[in-house]
Amino acid sequence: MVTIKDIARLSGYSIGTVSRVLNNRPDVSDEARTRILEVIRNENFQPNANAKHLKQRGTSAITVLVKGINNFFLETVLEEIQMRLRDHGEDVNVIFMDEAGNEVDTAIQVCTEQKPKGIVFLGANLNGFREKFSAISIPCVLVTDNAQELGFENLSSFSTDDTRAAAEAVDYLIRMGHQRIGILGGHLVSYDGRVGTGRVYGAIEELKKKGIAFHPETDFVPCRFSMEEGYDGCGTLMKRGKDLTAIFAVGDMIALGAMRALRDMGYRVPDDVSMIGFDGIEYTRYCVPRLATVNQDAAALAARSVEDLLMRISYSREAVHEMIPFTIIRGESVKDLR
Amino acid sequence: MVTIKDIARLSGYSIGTVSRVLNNRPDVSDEARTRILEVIRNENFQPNANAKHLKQRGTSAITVLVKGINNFFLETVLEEIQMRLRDHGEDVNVIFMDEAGNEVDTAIQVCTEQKPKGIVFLGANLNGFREKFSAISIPCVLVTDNAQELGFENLSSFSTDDTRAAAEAVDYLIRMGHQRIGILGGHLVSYDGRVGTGRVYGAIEELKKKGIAFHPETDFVPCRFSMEEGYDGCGTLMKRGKDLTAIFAVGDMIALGAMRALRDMGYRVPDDVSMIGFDGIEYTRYCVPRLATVNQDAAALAARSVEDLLMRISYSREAVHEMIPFTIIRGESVKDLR
DNA sequence: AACGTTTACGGAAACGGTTACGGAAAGGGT
DNA sequence: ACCCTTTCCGTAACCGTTTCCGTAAACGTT
Repeated sequence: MVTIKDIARLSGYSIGTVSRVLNNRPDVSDEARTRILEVIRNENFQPNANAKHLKQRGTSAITVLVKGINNFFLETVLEEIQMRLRDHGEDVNVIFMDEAGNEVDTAIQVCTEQKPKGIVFLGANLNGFREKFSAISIPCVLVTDNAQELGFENLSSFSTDDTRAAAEAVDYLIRMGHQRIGILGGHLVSYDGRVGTGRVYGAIEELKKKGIAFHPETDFVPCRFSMEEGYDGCGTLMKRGKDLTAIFAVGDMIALGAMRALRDMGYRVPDDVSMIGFDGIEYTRYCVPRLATVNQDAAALAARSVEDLLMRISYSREAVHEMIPFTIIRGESVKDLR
Repeated sequence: MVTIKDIARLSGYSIGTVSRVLNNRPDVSDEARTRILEVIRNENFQPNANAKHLKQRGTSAITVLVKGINNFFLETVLEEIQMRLRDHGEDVNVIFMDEAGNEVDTAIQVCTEQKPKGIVFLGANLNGFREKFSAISIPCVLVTDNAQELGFENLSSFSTDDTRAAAEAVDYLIRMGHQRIGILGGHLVSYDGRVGTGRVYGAIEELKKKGIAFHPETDFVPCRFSMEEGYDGCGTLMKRGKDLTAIFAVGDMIALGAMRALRDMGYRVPDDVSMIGFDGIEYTRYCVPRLATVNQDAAALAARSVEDLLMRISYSREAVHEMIPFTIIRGESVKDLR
């Protein structure tokens, strides 16, 4: 293990000077600098990150906390975020969290242990953790699909306007002539004075607005964001015999599982049942039939998140809460009944 | 920032004793232990990881280096590995590498900077880095699909027998009556004294063995593991007009892209062209038609990797190189021509 | 010639833990 | 009563950096 001491000894300078060279400080003569750099290269010296961070009271890295692996949409965002952070020369490390919902505790532990410069939450649910969170004074960014109880002064958020997007998705189905519409995924728990997660809420409200009867107990099946749950959920939804002509799945993964379920039950998509998803993962453009979906702009979400985080780290700007525009993608999976 | 010193002061014991409590050492009285733990809880004390690792000369974490995000198979393995490591109480951090092929340099930097207890390479190509690698004395495990120049004494590897698996996949197509078979994906560069990556090589050899003519310049299109490249690759393959009845794609992602391409060109799968993939990602069981594939046992790969790594960290066993069994999954995407 | 200023560098004190060492007190054996 | 072990705990050195402070030399300035 070669340390800064060895470099000092071998170059004939003191460790102070070596450290200054390491950190590109101006108060070093060119002569010393070149000599020291030469020795560093020869000895293949790598400064010890722990010592550095101990002294500097924290890492220079940015931590990305991802909730729920195998969520293709989040992974796309993750990829984009990493790319951008690296382009800015930032070290980034990724921590995946399990489904237990302990993201805040994990975050707090990471903060106190590693002291990153900034934190990005992907897909986490921060609801109801205000006090815990206010203890952290590190700039954070949240990219999520959940309506949030926001208002931490060190937390920015970037998201799609789920409620409006879901409404537009349902509006699209209605415009195409559909009247018996099912909703697949999300929850119906009430919070924030309204019922269901943003996507479910938006969809239900839109149906009501258009004067279409909607009975949660028959036309809605909750499930999580996986193909498996989408498959099962769709099975129970269809077995209720309401003769749905279209299904709004609150996630593409759910929609993909559901399409397979429909097929296995003998329904054709879109001839018998139409399907629209939510997220805009890559596979919606390749599957058969191509899946109509609400396309979230992963690149923009990532770009704005990184931009904001870096600005706030460097210049301690105020946190912002932004909605990123979305688009409805018409796919082969929705039939025009008119 | 509350430190061990504060805990010592508040509890009335010395920092030495506090540290012993922190590390569950036996030589502390129950009285002192409970008192100190109480103060720790009250003060919400989290030991500084940098200080700890500085003294202990390295992290206690295990680093997973993943090459190529958006590779669903690797992500499944990653998920499994993380789960298992966490079950064993290990901290794990994940670093994604770009496609630039600098995995070894990244690894070496990580090693010298963070000094993890162990490293897992997912999907990396370590060929030709023997010298560089031998400088690292940390136990490593490699999970990959590439034939490897192995023989680092601190590197175990777990993989599917690509060559044999590809041969079996092609054998399956032939048994189903196919004679005009195309290969999609991988490279044809020669190395290790043979031509093409393991999967391509195995497939070509099997065709030869069965007496089927194979012309790389017409029946083979190289591409990387993405739907997009699979789509494009399949396009150029089919345009050559060789009237293929089946395609072996060396990765499921490629196969999925290719199936869409076939459809867009007016071919039906499997009626006009059959398709078999490689990897066994979850979506092969949901797509329409269900994709036949070579199913790699992600769970076993992960389990053996973790097991081996932990054993070698604790008991410095010898590195091993194992092949994990695979299975051919017959899917709706292969037509029986007999 | 005497006095500020600047430049380049060395010395040493941190940063927050771990751990080797040693010692006091208590218990056990004769 | 003596000695030998244990048990428990405090002290201090150390891990590899960064950074503050100080200073010697070189350079203007009057």
